[in-house]
Amino acid sequence: MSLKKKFALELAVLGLLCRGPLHGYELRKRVTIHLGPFRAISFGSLYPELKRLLNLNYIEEKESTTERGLTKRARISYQITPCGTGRLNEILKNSGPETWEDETFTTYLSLFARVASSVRLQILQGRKIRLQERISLLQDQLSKTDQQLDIYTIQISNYNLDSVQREIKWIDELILSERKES
Amino acid sequence: MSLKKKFALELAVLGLLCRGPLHGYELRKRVTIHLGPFRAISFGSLYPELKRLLNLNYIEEKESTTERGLTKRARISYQITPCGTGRLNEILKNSGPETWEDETFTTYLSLFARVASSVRLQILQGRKIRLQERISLLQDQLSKTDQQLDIYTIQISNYNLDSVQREIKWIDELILSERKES
DNA sequence: TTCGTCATGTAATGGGTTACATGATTAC
DNA sequence: GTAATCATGTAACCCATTACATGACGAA
Repeated sequence: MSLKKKFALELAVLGLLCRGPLHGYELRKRVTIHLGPFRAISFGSLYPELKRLLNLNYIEEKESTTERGLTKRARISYQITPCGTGRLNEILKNSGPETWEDETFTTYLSLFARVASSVRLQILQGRKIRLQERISLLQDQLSKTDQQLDIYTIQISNYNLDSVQREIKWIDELILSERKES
Repeated sequence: MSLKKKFALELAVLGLLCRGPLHGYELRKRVTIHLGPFRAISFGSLYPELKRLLNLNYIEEKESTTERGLTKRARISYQITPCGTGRLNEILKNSGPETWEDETFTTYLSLFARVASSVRLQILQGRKIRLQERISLLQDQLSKTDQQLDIYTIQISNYNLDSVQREIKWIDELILSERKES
């Protein structure tokens, strides 16, 4: 699971930087959207990752001449290299299980603008199946319980089920609008 | 975050065992409901934790005489000790930030049957405030973005916002039914 | 002048997964 | 009889947080 998260971070950083240079502090805020709602990343994770990507030559430091006319020299802007763009495109080329897992799906989705339409559909459909499996699992769990569940546990189970069903509905809409476009 | 998760695991185990003895394998499945939908725990986490709780004398092994008339001798059932029950009650006595965090809230909620009504209300209200703060944060993030967002990023942001709003609605219902009872 | 935010980084600590190892039981 | 599930456990590895350190800038 940590491997997936790490990978998602690399993808999110490259994805953000391919739109224009950013410095670390700003990156950290934006990355949150790409990684999903409750998965903010700490500086202790981001800065070492930036260094790693620097060493791989995926990104490079950009001497910030004048940032909006202000003289803030402390900031280090990063920009993506051709090599990094290549890496990004490489990642976004193929769909597969790694694209529709919880830890990575949102990150891929946020970069859909750079993904081929056919691949987009495959990812969405993969995600949907994954979610349907989860529903079966949750329902299984409930039916197999011999113990009487108290109201609060039932509340939680129902809420969880509804949450997944709601995401499926969302995915369905995305699939629909994807089909309309093509 | 790991500390909170660890704590939630202890709470979930004690909470489950106070209803009757269970063995590790079964515990692991049930614990998933208590910890929240996407936070399954591996055996590599559960068994060491069980050992820890054994050492603390919160739980004890129970010689499984005859399990449902079948002769399964491999299984080790655990049951809660008076000391463990004391610990559990101690934890459930007070509300506070640690009760309404993402990592712990569901676990507390699943044990609400053992929690005083006034404490239940406090926890629910605390959770609601936490969620409202998150909405402000998400909206802030959106309004501060100078860059034009593409449709997919907007989709994600909206979905995230809706998710939180939906949980608030759920909490509101829980608060309401809590008030009705008293 | 002091507090909060912006901004970058490092080191230690610990938690959790993954992988491995083992064996009983059930179903086909 | 053999594959899948049930069942328990250990050890290493890695990742991510936490805490710490530093400093500039803007506002009150």
